[in-house]
Amino acid sequence: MTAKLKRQENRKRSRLLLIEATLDSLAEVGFARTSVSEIVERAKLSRGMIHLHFSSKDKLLEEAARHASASYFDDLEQLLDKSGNSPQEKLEAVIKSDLSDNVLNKRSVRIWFALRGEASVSQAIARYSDTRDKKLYDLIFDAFLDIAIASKVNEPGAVARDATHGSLALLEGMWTDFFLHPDSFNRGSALRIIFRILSNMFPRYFNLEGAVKSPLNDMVA
Amino acid sequence: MTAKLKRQENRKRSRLLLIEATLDSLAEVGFARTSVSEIVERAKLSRGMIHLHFSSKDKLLEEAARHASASYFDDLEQLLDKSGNSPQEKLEAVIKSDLSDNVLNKRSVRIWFALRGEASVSQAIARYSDTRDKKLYDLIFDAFLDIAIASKVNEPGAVARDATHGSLALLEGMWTDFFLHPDSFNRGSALRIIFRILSNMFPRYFNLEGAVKSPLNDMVA
Amino acid sequence: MTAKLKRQENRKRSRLLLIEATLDSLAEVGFARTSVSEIVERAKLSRGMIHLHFSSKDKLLEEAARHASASYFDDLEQLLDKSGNSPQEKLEAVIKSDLSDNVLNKRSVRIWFALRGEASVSQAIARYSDTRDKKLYDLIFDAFLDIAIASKVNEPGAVARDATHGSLALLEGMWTDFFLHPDSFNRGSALRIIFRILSNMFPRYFNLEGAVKSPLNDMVA
Amino acid sequence: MTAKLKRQENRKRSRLLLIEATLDSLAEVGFARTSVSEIVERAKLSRGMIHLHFSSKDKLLEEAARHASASYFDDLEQLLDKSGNSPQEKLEAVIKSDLSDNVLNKRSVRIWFALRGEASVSQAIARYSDTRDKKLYDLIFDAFLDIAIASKVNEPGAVARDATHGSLALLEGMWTDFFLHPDSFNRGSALRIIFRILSNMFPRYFNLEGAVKSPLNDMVA
DNA sequence: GATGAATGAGTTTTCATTCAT
DNA sequence: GATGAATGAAAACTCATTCAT
Repeated sequence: MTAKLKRQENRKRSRLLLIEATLDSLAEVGFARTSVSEIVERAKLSRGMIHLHFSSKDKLLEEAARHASASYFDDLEQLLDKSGNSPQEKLEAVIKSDLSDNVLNKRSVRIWFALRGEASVSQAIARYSDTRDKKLYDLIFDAFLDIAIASKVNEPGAVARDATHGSLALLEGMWTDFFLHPDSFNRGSALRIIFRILSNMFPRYFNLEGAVKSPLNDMVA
Repeated sequence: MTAKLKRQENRKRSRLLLIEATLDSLAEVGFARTSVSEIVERAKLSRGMIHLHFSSKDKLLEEAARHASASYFDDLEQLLDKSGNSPQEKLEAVIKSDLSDNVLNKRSVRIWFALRGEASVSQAIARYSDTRDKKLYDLIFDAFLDIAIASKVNEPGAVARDATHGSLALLEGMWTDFFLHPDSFNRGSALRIIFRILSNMFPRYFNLEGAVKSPLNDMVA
Repeated sequence: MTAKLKRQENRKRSRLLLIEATLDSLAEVGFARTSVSEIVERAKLSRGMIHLHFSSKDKLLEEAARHASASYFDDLEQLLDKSGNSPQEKLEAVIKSDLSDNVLNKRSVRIWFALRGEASVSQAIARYSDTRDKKLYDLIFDAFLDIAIASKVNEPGAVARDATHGSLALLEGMWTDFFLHPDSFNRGSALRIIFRILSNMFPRYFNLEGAVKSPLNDMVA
Repeated sequence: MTAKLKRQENRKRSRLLLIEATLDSLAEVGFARTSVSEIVERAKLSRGMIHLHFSSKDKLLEEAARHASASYFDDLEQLLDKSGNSPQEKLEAVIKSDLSDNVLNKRSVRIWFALRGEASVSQAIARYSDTRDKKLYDLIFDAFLDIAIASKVNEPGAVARDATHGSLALLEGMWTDFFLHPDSFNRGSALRIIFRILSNMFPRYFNLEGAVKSPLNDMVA
């Protein structure tokens, strides 16, 4: 029994090692140079391992994409759990998570862009390489809708939709900026820009640092 | 004489055919599958041509990246020539150019993301795959600086810098959005979102459609 | 005690399962695709079994060849036991056995030809893949010799030798015909052809249906 | 022009070298051990050659099967051209060709049986591995039909059909015999057996050496 | 004793590059 | 100059065999 369990654990460990090695390779040498040899050398495992555990290199890449995507959402979820419950606090959490060192770092953006480079060709990878997942979109949209309604703007739905689309575009743009200029990129500046725009849109809910914790309108109401 | 000229022209034509074939391949089958065979088949030229004209496949890719980058700036320049001289009109021209069908289409975004996927690894390609070129940055920054100064905001330099950074991030984000969801992407919506943000920042200079042609402050001054 | 016996039986059962799975695989996917994986999957046994019971795949193939050959001779022996004792009845039994559904069927001919394909290379397999075993040859030769002597032909030995050789060749040829055209092959027609030839050679001993049970010469003598 | 021609000839030569090397390998080491490495080493050509000329190893094997089949029929045709026109002379030519050293030799039978071993699995190879081609069948059947009609037997069609089927089976059987015992096989004996059977069937048309050149019935008629 | 995860040699195939024509 | 046949290194993948569990 213990023997069987140990073997199962070893199996799992090997799978994970291969996935991590694949992601490392994507980050360090890019998609085109991520060969089976490159991967098994990094994982310090044998050649046959990839086909044993994933049946083909393509399937391994797909699993690696799934893993990267899952990691991203895990990080996000964790931050959301710790954040306050007001819509502006949730938005602050999402934005700060997306620009945190945990999520936005050289390794992960390179993986992201390497995978996306092939995503337009491979449906399998595409499924996992789209951050702007429905889940994330809905989360942000719901928060903006609450704010838009509370702000008593005309057509709160349209406003929330545009705010969501704009915020996601801004975050994507910041990621691209980091990807292209990782050394000159300034996280603080990126945050300030985003919150400046949000505070222009909804001055009672955001300021240059992030969420306004106790917005006036709440008191007034 | 004529023979020599004709040969030179053929030479140029072959080079261009190969570059276009390379870009087509990047757009249609991705970086990893863009092989010498794929390229010469598309160009309907002989196998040896690539090495004759570019010495290696890598150099051809570099030239293709250069070509794509040059095309982008040519399109932009053309639109700027036709635009008005006020800073807000220049900004409108840049934004509308960046989101026009000419610049933002399936083929070109796929090329862009395919090249970027490898850019982190290849310095040579990186040089040409960064839209947010100094030239473009300066153009946008200067326009925002004019507006910031005229708007009499505090620290107009910092404001212009953030506006530039934010605008470029927004445009990048819109490109990413188009890349990932080319069929559901809505150009008008993207423009409206950007101009909504700009009109929030500089209400006298932008409205939801783009530049405000004769801003009040100009008249007042 | 019982445990030991049971283990021995399991051992035997596993061996047989592997041999049958090997033969099934040879029949269904051919020699080249008969891999260890293919075999253990068919036998629903663990990978290590082959080496545990046969020490190597090659040895398993050899045992499978031996098994197939033994099966063939078992079938033959059974039919001979039930046949009459006259030489022509023995010959009839051999021929009818060789063309019966039990012996001549898609599975067994495919196994036969798959093994023969490799027999020219592997001595070990060759030993078992030659139907025209000494045992069979002698059986047929003795019967024809009896008939040839009783027929008072010149050089009865030479006649019997040729008749034996010819009959074996005919049977082999029928097998080949069945192998190549299993669906259009007609057992009755094959039998009629062979007995037509035999009845031409020894009219008093064979007719189109098989052996002549009580030949005239026996009575006369 | 000459340059182009020479290249075309070299191309053809390389193709043929690969096909011959493949057939040599099938004859000498069998189907399962006929690897790309084995083939290119025999042909003294580079690895890439097989895929350059045949796109895959499987296609090369198919072409080799086609080539072997074509060679067989070429040999046969040549002998038929030189043979007399009477049906019994044609039959003699076919039989002697099939058992001649040119057609029936260690190399060719091993190739034949190696290919047939896989033929049941690969349709592509099966197409070329069936000697008993319609063409050959028709040739033999027509000759036997002429003889059967001239012999005034009952149901000449059925007789000719059986004679054809039987003769082909005999030839196949002789090939199998040669394949299994190439060193003890006796061509003269094989011929004598076949002609003995034919002379039993049609005594006026065949004797132990082959065709009867001027059969009595022709004179009588 | 039995299992199936692991190994790495060997397989087919792809590919950028070279070079005789 | 231009061509495309040829090359062989390196790619992905298969496989019989081993061995820790």
